Formats: sequence, structure tokens, C-alpha cells
Amino acid sequence: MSDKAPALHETLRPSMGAAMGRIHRLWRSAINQAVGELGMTEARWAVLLHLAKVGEGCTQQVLADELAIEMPSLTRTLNQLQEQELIERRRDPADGRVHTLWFTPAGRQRVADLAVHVAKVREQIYQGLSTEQLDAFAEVLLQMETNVRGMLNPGEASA
Amino acid sequence: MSDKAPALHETLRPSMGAAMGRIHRLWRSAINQAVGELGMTEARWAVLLHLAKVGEGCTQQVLADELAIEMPSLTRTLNQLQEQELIERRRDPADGRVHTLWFTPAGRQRVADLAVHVAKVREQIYQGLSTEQLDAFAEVLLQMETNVRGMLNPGEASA
DNA sequence: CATCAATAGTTAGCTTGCTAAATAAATGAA
DNA sequence: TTCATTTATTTAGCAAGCTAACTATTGATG
Repeated sequence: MSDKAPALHETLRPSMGAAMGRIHRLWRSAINQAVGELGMTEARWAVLLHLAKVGEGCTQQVLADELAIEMPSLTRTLNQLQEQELIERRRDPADGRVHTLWFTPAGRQRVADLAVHVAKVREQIYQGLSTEQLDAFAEVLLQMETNVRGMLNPGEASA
Repeated sequence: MSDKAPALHETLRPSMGAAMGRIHRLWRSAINQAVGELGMTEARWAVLLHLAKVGEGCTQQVLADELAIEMPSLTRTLNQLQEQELIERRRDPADGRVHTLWFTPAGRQRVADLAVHVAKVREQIYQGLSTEQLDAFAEVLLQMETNVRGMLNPGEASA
């Protein structure tokens, strides 16, 4: 920390993409472990969480954008959640193409139950890190996401 | 906690795991795009890169640890690379269970060719970020990895 | 020497990301 | 109105991670 030896960024920078992948995998395992007993996986949990965040009645396209996954990935997960009777799809009377998304009462309850478990995992992952560190970390994440999106869609303004 | 504005860490902290997953996916796409024309994917590239780093003649187990993936994942990727005649497996005469890993001449050349492409991607992802930022970022990544590993293996010293 | 546990690697099958192509509804031009 | 294009969603199948269970070899122990 104090000594500025051939530091972390030199050692780790070449493989930071890989490091993020590794942490994401480990983090996913931890969430799966925490919510598994409630019939959940990280993917299903993320969809429930983001539906709560975006708000019921949104379309699948909107939710997919929010999650930054593609429609077919979302479709599959929604099927599972519907089978578990945690969410409902309703046809929009105004536009026959779209499905709007709604919690069942059980689904709304499940989100509340899971939030507690997930918060615990989060707390442990952030252990030993200061607010300043996490803030700086978040800033770098945002910049990297912008950079890599620009790389993939060379001509676009938004994604 | 701080009494600053409801800053990034408040907005983003709840979903930083998801953010890392998102960036990792985008980063993987970018790599795949960059190396696809050379018959590569990010997974195959990572194996070649880490074999170069660890050194030829290592065992599959050692390489899997270095990559932090499980053996079956590595087995599959090695099969692909062997089919492309970029690497070889050789039985260890001293221990009939292990395979040691070696580049073919074509494989060694391929690593050199790919390194150029991948370096470009890396440069773009780090655009607009200072050495200090990247250093701090790497430090947080390391701490998070330690935390999450400790969570998954509650009784272990190393993994 | 025979047997049993541990280790290296593989195979089989699940998950959840992806892309490409199919379906269905809405929109716009002839 | 009718036909082509665009948009929302689904289906089908690939990619690469995982765990569980199998094989083969080593090594330890009676």
C-alpha cells in the first residue's frame, strides 16, 4: 500500500478482463448458494430484482436493455419464473406484439425474501473496502463499459 | 459512511456484481471479434496466453488453476486447440496420469500474432483511465476475489 | 503382493450467455 | 387496400462455464 513497487496495475492490468470474469463467476456461485434453497438462481434473481427496479408493466425489451442481456436469454428465464408462478406476462391491448410483465403476489413476496439473503452476500464481498474505494471502483466500471460498448458499436450513440 | 452526495457507490454498489458480469461479457465479445478471423475465441485465446505465461511442459491441472477454471472446461478447450494443431498433449513418462502441454510451431506463432490484436482491445478498454485509477481498481478486484473465495470455501486457506 | 485412497484427466449433462432465423403484429408506401 | 418493412417475441442451436461421476495410475498400508 505504501510502497510503490512495480505495482498492481503492471501485474494485473494485462488480465483485468479475465479477473472480472473470474470474480463474476465466483460472485455468481455465492449468490446461487445463498438463494438456491429458495428455488432461485442468480439469473432468475437478477430478472426479479430488475423488474422490481424498472417497475411492473414494462415490456420484455425494456427489461432486457436494463439487464444488458439479449432477448432470447431473457425469454428463457421469464419462462422459468412464469412456471414458478412468480411473474405473469400480459398482452398489451394497445400493441399486440408486446408482453408486459407483472409480479404475482408470491413473486413480490419472493423478491422481499431474497433481498435479505443477497444483501448479506454483498456485504461480505465489500468487506475491507472503503466507501472511497468502492466509489472509485464504480467509476472505473462505468468508464470501461462505455469504452467497450463504443468498441462494439463503432457508429452508435447509445446502446 | 460519507455524507457526500448520493454518489456513484450508492447508485451502483447494489449491482456491481452485475456490472462486472456485463463488462466481462462485452469484453469477451470484443476479444472474440478481434481474434475471430484467426479461428480463435476468447476462451481458446486465454488458454494459449496462459500456457505461454506458465510455460510449456506444465500439466493441465496447473494451467486450470492459473486460469481459475475447472478441469472439464479446460479439457474441452484443449481438445479444440489440439484439433487446430496449435498445441500438443504429451504423456509424462514419470507419471502416467498426467499430460504435459506444448505448443506446436504454428501455435507459438499464433500467440505472437494474437497478442497484437488483443493489446489493441486492451488499450481501448483502458482509454480515459489513469494509472492511479487502474491501480486502485486492480486492488479492489484482488480484495473482492479474496472475499468471495473465503465465502465459498469457509474453512480453507487457499484455493 | 493385494487392496484402497488420492490424483489427473475425461465424459455426460446442466446453465445461461449468444446469434440466426421464424412468427406475428404494426406501420408505411403504392 | 395490399404488400414490404420494421419491431417484439420466440425457437433452435452454439459457447463455455459448472458439478457429478467415470477411468486410469500412483502410492500407501496391511
